[in-house]
Amino acid sequence: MPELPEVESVARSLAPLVGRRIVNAEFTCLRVLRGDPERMAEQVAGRQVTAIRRHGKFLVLELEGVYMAVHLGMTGRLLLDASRGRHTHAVFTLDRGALLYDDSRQFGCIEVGAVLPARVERLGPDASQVDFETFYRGLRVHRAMIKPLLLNQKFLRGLGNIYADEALFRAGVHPRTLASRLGLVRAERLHRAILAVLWEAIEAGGSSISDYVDAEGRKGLFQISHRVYQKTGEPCPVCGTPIRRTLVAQRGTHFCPRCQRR
DNA sequence: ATCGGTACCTGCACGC
DNA sequence: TGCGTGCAGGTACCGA
Repeated sequence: MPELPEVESVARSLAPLVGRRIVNAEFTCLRVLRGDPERMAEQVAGRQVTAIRRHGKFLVLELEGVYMAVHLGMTGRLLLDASRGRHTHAVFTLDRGALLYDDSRQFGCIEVGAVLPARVERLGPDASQVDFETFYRGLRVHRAMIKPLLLNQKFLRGLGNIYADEALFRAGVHPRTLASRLGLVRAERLHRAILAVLWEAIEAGGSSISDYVDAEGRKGLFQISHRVYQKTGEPCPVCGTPIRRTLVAQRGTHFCPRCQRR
């Protein structure tokens, strides 16, 4: 579920956590952990939440010098004061209330350490903040097709399948275009489209396709504004041509064959 | 460096 | 009703 706008919405909805203390942590699913569950629990127990921020698709909880990085994978949720479910894999008891980690597909992960893990730290610039020069330089040095490149977190952090498709559509760029073949004009259009689609989605609280909710259980609304994502066969909002679905680098990819030419 | 395939895991929608 | 298939916001790994 979670791309940059969804993770940003979760981070914002977790604001009430700042200042609270983790009294106890319980990790019950090895698959979603990087590290030993008991050691991780020891590392976070007794610490106060000093800040919460988003780093690409990662949520970073700062706990008085200890970092807890949470990736929501496809179905991960962080929920405040919710009741345990079948797929609750971590429970943080707070001095007031509780925080749960829920993840039916178990593709997410939680990692704790004194520093941010390198694989988190070493991602590309944030997709919602990147300046055009950096973006354009990135396009030139990679030899990949543009869609897989947009999904590559070392190129830009935060974009996922929904917003890559939506941005490419808005910019009129075919998903299989070689990134290095994008000239200034199309690169500028794409850069603007990425920022616009991400900021509009953040405003709308993200996209709730099936199960995404923020920490308070609220759904996002941006799915209403999707123009191509999961619109296979529906008319393109610009030209009326049926939206097509294809696979690009094994990911379902939605585009308008007329507006997005090779 | 990148690609294509596969793998990880559960749930849902679909057709038969 | 049940079963098989394909699909899903994620990343990581392999060999080529």
